Amino acid sequence: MSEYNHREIERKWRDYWENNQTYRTENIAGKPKYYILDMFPYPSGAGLHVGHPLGYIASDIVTRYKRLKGFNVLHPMGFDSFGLPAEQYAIQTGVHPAINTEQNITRYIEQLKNIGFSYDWSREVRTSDPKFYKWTQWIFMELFRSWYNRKTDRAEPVETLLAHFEQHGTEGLEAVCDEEAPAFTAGEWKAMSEREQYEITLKYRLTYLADAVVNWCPALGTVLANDEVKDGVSERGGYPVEQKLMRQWMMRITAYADRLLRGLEEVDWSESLKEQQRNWIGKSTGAEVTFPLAQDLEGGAGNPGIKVFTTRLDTIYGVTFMVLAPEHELVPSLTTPEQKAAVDSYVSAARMRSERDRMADAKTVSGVFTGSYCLNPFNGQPVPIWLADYVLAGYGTGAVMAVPSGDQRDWTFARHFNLPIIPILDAQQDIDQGADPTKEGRYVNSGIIDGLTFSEALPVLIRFLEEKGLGKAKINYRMRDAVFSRQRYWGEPVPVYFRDGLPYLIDEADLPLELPGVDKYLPTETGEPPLGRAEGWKYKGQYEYELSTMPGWAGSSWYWYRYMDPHNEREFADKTAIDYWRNVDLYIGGSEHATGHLLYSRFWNKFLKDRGYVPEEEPFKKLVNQGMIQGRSNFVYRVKDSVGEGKTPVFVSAGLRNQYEVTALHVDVNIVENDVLDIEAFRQARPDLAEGAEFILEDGKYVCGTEIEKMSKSKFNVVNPDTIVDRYGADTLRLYEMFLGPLTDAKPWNTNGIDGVYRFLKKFWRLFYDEGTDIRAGKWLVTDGDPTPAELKSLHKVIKKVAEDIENLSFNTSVSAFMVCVNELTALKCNKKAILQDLVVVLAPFAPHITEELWAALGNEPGTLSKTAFPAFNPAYLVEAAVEYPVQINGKVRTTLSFPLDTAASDIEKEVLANETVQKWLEGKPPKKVIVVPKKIVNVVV
RNA sequence: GCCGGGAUGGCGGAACAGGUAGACGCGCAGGACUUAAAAUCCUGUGGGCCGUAAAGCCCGUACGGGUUCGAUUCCCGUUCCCGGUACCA
Repeated sequence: MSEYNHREIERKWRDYWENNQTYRTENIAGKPKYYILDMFPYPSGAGLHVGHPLGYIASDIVTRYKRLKGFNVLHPMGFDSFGLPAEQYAIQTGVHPAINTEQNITRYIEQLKNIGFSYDWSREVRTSDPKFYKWTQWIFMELFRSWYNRKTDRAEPVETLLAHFEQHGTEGLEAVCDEEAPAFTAGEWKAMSEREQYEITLKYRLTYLADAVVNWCPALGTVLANDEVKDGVSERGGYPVEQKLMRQWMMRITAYADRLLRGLEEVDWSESLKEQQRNWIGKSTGAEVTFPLAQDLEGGAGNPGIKVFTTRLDTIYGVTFMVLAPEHELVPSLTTPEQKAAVDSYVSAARMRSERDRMADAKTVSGVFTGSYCLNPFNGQPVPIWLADYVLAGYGTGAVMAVPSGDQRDWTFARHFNLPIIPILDAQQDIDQGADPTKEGRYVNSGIIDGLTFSEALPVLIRFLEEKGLGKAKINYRMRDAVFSRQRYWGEPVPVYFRDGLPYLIDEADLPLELPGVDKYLPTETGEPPLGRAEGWKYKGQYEYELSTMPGWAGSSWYWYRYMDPHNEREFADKTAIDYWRNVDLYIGGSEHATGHLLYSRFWNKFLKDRGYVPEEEPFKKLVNQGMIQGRSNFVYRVKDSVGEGKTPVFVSAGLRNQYEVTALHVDVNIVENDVLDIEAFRQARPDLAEGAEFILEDGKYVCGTEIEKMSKSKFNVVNPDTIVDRYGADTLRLYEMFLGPLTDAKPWNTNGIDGVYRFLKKFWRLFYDEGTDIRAGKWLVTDGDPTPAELKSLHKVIKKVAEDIENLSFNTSVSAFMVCVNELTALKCNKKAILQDLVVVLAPFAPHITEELWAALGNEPGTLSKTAFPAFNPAYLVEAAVEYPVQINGKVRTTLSFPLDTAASDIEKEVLANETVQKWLEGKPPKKVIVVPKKIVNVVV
């Protein structure tokens, strides 16, 4: 073979690696281990897109490099195969999501194998496989069977909790539990019925039932994902969506809040990622205070008071009103008859808005007075109780004490509704213009803390609260317990059944609890989740199963352990395998998982460690976010009032859209060329939108709008790698994706420049083969001569650069270094085996196919490239005799001068000042200062 | 809104502890080979000024300030873009 024929070469080595299981990894301890993991993909129907391989290529390069460096590398791949898109497809087509998912996975594997990744495919996992989710369910059961003991600061089996109840009741117990868990003595405990005891334990388990807010769409009879809600209506169909409380399984992740925070100190993650997790956890130190109601509630309900959490207890004398979330449980009883109409309409309006809308909207001030008052516990002053939708029910206590002089949002609210603003610190500035949150100065208008400073006041206030039993110092977390239920079909069934209204775990022997068949993938007529449709699906033939399924993050919260021992039927993974591989040394994936997947995974990992199943506190030692390869989306613009019964939809070209009220809709980039829409293809692809539609053109064309955004099927902007592999080969794709820029940077996908990388490979090939005039008759050029210093220098520069770059995950500069090296060797007409063979090994992690081919051509045993050693760098070849000094005058380079390597600074200074150009700039005057930085630069200040 | 990230030629990017801004590649322009094309090779290429040329000068790393002998790099402020915001994965 003489011409670089990527198709032939890549097919040959792909087959070779597969047939010889070249990348199979054993759980042996003979070599040091290295575990490199990619965040596994959701197998979408659109196939793998060019964004996915970015991280996979990077991790594959590191994997191959580490193998050359003598490590036993675990580098697996699998699929996060439960999820909404497959379910949506099933709803539309009636085909079971498992079938569609299977097809998508098959395609993904084919695409991944095309790119030449060195995964050990014998370890592949799929979260939707019952053999896998059996263990996801098992972990759920372990969570249900556990509680969090604050004294030992870890999760323990429920048995130790029962033992404590048995001996001491709740006396001396420090547990993470529901707010309303009652206190009792050992005697009272023993006197309880078995059912009462069981009910008590439910308040302590790490997974429990509670009411949580969901997006309820009455018209569709279903719960919607936040993603499926746009502007307060369902994305599909445009039906109204409201916030509704529903009974859900929850995960007590808040028990781990502090450990999740502390653990960040020991991992090698980017500071920004750790910061995001810290902010998500949101630890704040403050106090919980109860404001008693001004009068008892009617109907003997007593005076529960209003509980708030504040980080600024010192501002309590500045409280002039109280703000509750519209969903707060006391709202109905606090509303006076005169205010009822206003409150009711405000509450139902708030129900229509999503949490995010409510938080994001800081411009419009809205709220309503309930008519009731509570009392400031410090001075007994009446405080009016208002509702405002910027207070969220699921957040803290769902109530905020408003201090308009110190908090801008409260200030704006007070101004808008004419509520008083009381200054509380003498250092506060200009309270008429806005709030001043300062802690400086001494308190005024502040009862028992008048004249004190912030640090003096706080203990006084806390003591007062605790003595009166009206509150206490408290650490609060922004993080909430995680909702674990999904009212969906395509997820893991929760291994729970109900007896007399209480949840019980099924027998472990009955795992996996497999998904039952259903006639349709929609909710039942009564609004139950789809599993409610499964006929005769009862535990032991009589008990109702839990009908919700687990969320997408369940399977991904532990999957890295399954790769260690993927076929084990007795345990989620064998103990010796876990003790050998321990945790992930390098984890590469998208930053969009910063707070979801990565936090839940750390939570489950800590739990598994507490229960003795795994050895490490943190699962991912080093973590890198590859930048998102963004899609370039195209849009069509639909005129707003052309939609509806009996109307003809009208689409207007991008240049004319300002003349109409339009809705921008994504259109598939594959039917758009240079931003011009293929209207016929659009009609065929989207009859739901374009049937009978009219198009308003400009210059005879329909021009689409564009936007750079996430590449995803829902945005119709997916470009897949197969066409590139076919045309240029996988080695080119791999090099090109790395050449595109730093791994961690986001960048829009475009193929400008891929030719340059392809040319580089051809040029590299021509160091070995003379393509000649007849491409089939090229000669083998490699000779056995001794390398020259220039050749060795070129080689060792690239050895050094690439080794450093891989350790720093800076692959783009490695590709440049290869190009420079090949350019130099070509100029030197170097065809020497002593140089080229090492270069082949250095390039192998990046371009495995072409290097494997040349490795064999050089006379090495075929397929052994990954088992050789990375060439050793010898600095002696790079030593320079002299240094080129740029000479600056006032910081601007005016000339350069060369000096032998260790010329003394004083000698350099002397010669520089004598230099003609420098003399010209000095204009005869003496220099003010001369800075000589050895081996770097000279700067003369005039 | 809040949290996190980003912005350098026509384009992707380089400059790794503050030391020659634009490596490498694309594109573009000119040239060689060719009947021609493809492929390949060579030369030039941030903007401007002055020149026949060589050389030289000025401006330039989103914008406005600051620190420093020297700033793409550090500090303060602003704008725009991207990710997350708890049921997309």
